[in-house]
Order: sequence, then structure tokens, then C-alpha cells
Amino acid sequence: MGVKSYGQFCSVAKALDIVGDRWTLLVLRELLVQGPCRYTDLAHGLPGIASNLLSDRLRMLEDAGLVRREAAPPPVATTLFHLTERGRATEPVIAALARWGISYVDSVPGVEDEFRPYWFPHSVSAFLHDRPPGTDPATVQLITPIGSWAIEVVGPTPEVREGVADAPDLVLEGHPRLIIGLLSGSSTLEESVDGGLSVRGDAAVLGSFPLIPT
Amino acid sequence: MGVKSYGQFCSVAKALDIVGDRWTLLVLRELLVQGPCRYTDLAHGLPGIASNLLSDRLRMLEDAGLVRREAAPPPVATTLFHLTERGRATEPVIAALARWGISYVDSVPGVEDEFRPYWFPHSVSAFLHDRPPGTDPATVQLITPIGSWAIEVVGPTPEVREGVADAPDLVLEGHPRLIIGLLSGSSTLEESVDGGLSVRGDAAVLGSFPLIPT
DNA sequence: CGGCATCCTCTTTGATACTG
DNA sequence: CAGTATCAAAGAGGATGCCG
Repeated sequence: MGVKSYGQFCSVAKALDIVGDRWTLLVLRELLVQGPCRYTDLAHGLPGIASNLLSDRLRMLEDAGLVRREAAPPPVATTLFHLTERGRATEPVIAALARWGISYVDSVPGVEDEFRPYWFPHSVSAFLHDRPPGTDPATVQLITPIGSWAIEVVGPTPEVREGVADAPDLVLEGHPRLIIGLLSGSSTLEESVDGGLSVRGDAAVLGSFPLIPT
Repeated sequence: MGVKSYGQFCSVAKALDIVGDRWTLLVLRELLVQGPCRYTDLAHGLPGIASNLLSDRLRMLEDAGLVRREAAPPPVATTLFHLTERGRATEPVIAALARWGISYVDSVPGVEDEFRPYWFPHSVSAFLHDRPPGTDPATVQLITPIGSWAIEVVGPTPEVREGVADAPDLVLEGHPRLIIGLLSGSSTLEESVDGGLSVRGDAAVLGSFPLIPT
């Protein structure tokens, strides 16, 4: 099982020998954003995966030393899948993919994509970057049908946390799709409002907002 | 052609919808490290790829706007495959994979991997990082059967260039495998010397060398 | 229920051969 | 040089069954 090695003396090829199979990187994404998972948690976060494939992928990741299987104590009373240190080290790969892929999230409108609420803050933080020195602190509150999150730019690294901030400079309310579209730059503020996004507060904050430079 | 979409509202999944197919990221690697390529240059840099697959991948990358096909003027007189801006933007993904995969390059000793000399400096630079302020400048000369490169740490970002430096602090000579093993930390200096690496000069330079922290 | 294993069909791949 | 064409083998997807 697993796919044939590329057989190249190149670290990119070697990496893909291990995590390049279909679904593998998404299994790692789930473990990164959900933390330790039961088998069914993983299956739920990977809609469409065949059960035998999830099983195969977990075994391969275990063999490669990226995932560890642990029998959880009574309250859970089942096996949990954990990332090892080496598995957690794939985070920069996932993050790079998340940043590159953000412009495509909005761009397949006809298809009804699956969605899990806990993916959303991860998508948002993927295109925040360290603010340049001298930037004013700012808080942007996101309110969606599937949850609320606050982006807080206080220290050098912006943080996305679940919940509602005290005195946000800006409140964006609407479908996650609209918020992603606006923050990623694929829609203008005007287009987003036309599409149904509610914008309250100081929209100028967006201008100085620490997005990833496109 | 191409693999079925994951159908997830997640930027990682969207990215993998486009670059997640087998061979696709390696085609991008070739275009990144070789620059604009003819079809046969790509085929040569991707040993083992079937011609129809290379053809498919190039068409998919073109359709997705990552690659542009151009008729080159007379001296070349054939079509060249270029990366677009969007294609070049995958570089952080490739780099993250290269860094993560570096520890596996050395670890499949039995297999005879394919090798292309121009991959080597790219592998080396993948695990160099910006030096901390106050680090002394240093030059390390690499000499291998397939070429020589100099790592120069002068400005904040180390540079790998082809050729021979004037007065290197350290010279490492041997098979690329040995050098990668040493620089990536998977072999000690002693093991590398035992394995046939020749080390001349100030080996202490390695200690202060700006490697990616493991 | 959680964690698979099996069986079956369909798509993608790999290898080789051939062409404008 | 830059692909197509063909075909066998492998992997993916889907359904269902099993076992603690």
C-alpha cells in the first residue's frame, strides 16, 4: 500500500514519498487543527474519505513516525491518534498550502463544499502575518452563522480566538465565504457588502490590517 | 483527468485540489529550480514520469494558471514552459516540503536514487536560515563529484552559489549524500568522516552555522 | 459505537510504442 | 521535440460485514 517512491535524491521528493498520497496531508491538517482525535472524529473531518483509506493512511503515518496511537483512559475509553513531534513539524507545509490556496476558496461558487466550523479560524490565521513595527493595535470581530471569532492584533503576531471581543474596531458579519473573500483580497469591500456582508465600525482598519501581501 | 476535488471549504484542500496530484509539485519544483523548460528538460528532471502524465500535468497546470506555454524564438525554436506569478507563488510550499523532507534524504540507503546536480544547491539552501545578528561571516566550500558550491554567510541570508570560493573557512569534499547528512544533522561529523567525507579547515564553523533548528 | 477488513467497480498510473 | 495511443496494474471510492 501507499504509492511508489519517486526514487529521487531530493528532499521535496522524499517528503512527497511520505505525505504526498491523496488524503494524507488532510489527515495531518485534521490532527493539527483538532488535536488528538478518535477515528470517527477524523472521518467526520474528512468527508468523502473511504474508511479503508483512512485506516491505510493512519497506518502509514504511524509507520513513518508522524502519528502515534494511544489508548485513552476511561472517560474516552478508545484509542486516540496523536501527532508526534515529526508529525507536528509538517505544520509549515500545511500553512504554506493554506496561504497559497486561500485565493481558490472563494472561486468555486457552484459547488456545495463541505464545511467544518473549526476549519475557519485556521483559514483566517493562514493569511495573517506578523505586523510591521509601528502598526496600531486593532481588533476585528467576525460573526458567522457557524460561530464567532476575534482577530486581535496586539503583539507582533495576530491571534484568532473563538468568542467575542470587548470593543472591536470593526465587526464583520455574514457567511464565512464572504469574510474569507474579503480578507483574502478576492472581493472588494463593496462587493462583499453587496453579497450580504454586514460591516460595522472602522472599515479603514482593513487597510492597515496585517494581511499576507499578495 | 486530474483527481476528484476534495469538495471542502478549506484552503488546504483547495490547494491540494490543484497541486495535490502525483507529480504535480515535482513539475513545479523543476520549473522553480531550472527556470523555463522545454518538455524534454522537464522529462529529464522527472525520471520515471510517463510522457502522457507529464503532458496531462502541464495541461492542468496551464488551465489552473500556474504555467504558461510560450513559443521560444529561433535559437531555441521550441515551446518553453514558464511559471506564472501564481505558479512561482508555490515556492513557499516547495520550500516547506524541502525542509521537512531533508531528514529523509539520507535515510533510504539501499535504494539507488536518481540525482540531478542542479537539485543539490536547492536542497542545501532549504535548511539554511537567516543568521542571528552577531554571527561571524563564514564561507563553506562544498566539493562533490557532481559539482562544487560555496555557502557564503555574509549578509543576513546565507547564499549558495556554484563554483569555488577564495578563502573558505571550511572545505567539505565527498558525495552529496554525506554533505546533506552532515548539514541536516542526521550524521555527526565523525560519522561523516568515517563514511568518506573529507573535512579541511575550521570544523568549528559548523557549530555556529545557520542551520534550520531541528 | 469504534475501528477496521472485504469485496467490488471505476479511475488513475505506469510502461511502452508510435506520430506529426 | 512534444506529444498521443494503448493497455495492464494499482489505487481510490463506495457498500457492507465483522468483532470487541
